[in-house]
Amino acid sequence: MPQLPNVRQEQILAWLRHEQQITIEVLVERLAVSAMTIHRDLDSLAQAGHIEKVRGGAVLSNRGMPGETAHQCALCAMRVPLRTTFIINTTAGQQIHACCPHCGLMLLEQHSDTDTVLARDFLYGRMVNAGDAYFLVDSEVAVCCTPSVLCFGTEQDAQRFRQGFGGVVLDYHTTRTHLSQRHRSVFGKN
Amino acid sequence: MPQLPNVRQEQILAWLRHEQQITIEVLVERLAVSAMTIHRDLDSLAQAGHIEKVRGGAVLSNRGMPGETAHQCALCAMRVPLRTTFIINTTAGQQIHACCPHCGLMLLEQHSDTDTVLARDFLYGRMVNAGDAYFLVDSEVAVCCTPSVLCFGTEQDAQRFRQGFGGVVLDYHTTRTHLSQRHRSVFGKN
DNA sequence: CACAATATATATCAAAATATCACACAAGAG
DNA sequence: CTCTTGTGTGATATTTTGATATATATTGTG
Repeated sequence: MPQLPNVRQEQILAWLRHEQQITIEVLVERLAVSAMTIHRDLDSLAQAGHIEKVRGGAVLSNRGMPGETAHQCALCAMRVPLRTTFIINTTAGQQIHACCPHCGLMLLEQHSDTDTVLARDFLYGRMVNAGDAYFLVDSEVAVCCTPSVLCFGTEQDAQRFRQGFGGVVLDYHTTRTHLSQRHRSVFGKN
Repeated sequence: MPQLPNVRQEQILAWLRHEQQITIEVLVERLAVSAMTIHRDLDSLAQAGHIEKVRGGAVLSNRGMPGETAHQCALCAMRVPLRTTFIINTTAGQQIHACCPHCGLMLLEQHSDTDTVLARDFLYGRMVNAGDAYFLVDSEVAVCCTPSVLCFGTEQDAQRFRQGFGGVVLDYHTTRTHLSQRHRSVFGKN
């Protein structure tokens, strides 16, 4: 099926939002056009500020996925990176922001009036229900605090990611207990 | 069989609503008229703002090029996709933007001074009154946050969409209670 | 570190696809 | 008949595309 040129660029943008990055090689295959055409598409998308061209492909423009939100982490006070947003809604209607699942899960220990908890899927950038999510702990990807904790919407995604970057995949409750035990253990019996 | 211009243009519009894009080549064949006539039809449809002409064919004007709005989601801070805009107007005259019905409906739990709520129809791209709309929850189409929630102006549209992509169709109030229960249920009695 | 080998990006051009324009023709209304 | 409206045809722009060739960046190797 032939794609209309403008529609093709919109399609590229859509894929990019979903996959964070995309190679020219892949686009050539998916869209069945020459690399030159892809280059030109990316050029005009970059011109419009939607994407950023990198060697071999493109990524979402920094303005699209900017570094940080307006919030501060309630635990470590750093500005919340958009990539790892973690939000706790309390029954009192309060919203608590954390910089990453690590801080977020630690914060949960101190709040008994938790209503809902949302975290951002590290792959697709979507907010997911933290209780249904899977967390990759101790991977080699350290984007925020230590130990590194990344959030994935599905166990499969988490496992796949683990194959490349190591660590251990845990579900919500296991991650919580693992983290608190881990932090506590350093201080012995006190 | 020959068709009157208005009837033909209506037909084009109808097809476009189903297929989101259409080529002039296809229209020439289906309507058995010359490309010049199609061009003229598309010109007047574009003039009226119903469609957007692109090289080789046309797309619905609403879902054309623009990817995102200038706003950030008040819940998850991501840039608001034009496709899934969700707006809460408070009695104080404040406007709260959400990236999708999922985040928007979650945000509503925290705002008691809601005045009006608007959401964008997923098929036609028009803003509709969220209270009168129907939502498709848990379909396989995941454009933004999870669980996926898509907005439709009519129950019929939602049901038709569901036939192809699964999920469950709920009205405004049911969707709200469904979502909050769903998020809460994971955290038990705490 | 230099240098070759490789990969990717850019520039240019001709071919193909598409759009636009001008004009002629046909059919129906007055 | 004459005027209006819609249509098709062919000539002429304009845009898009892919295949070159060339430049630039990255990687591997001694």
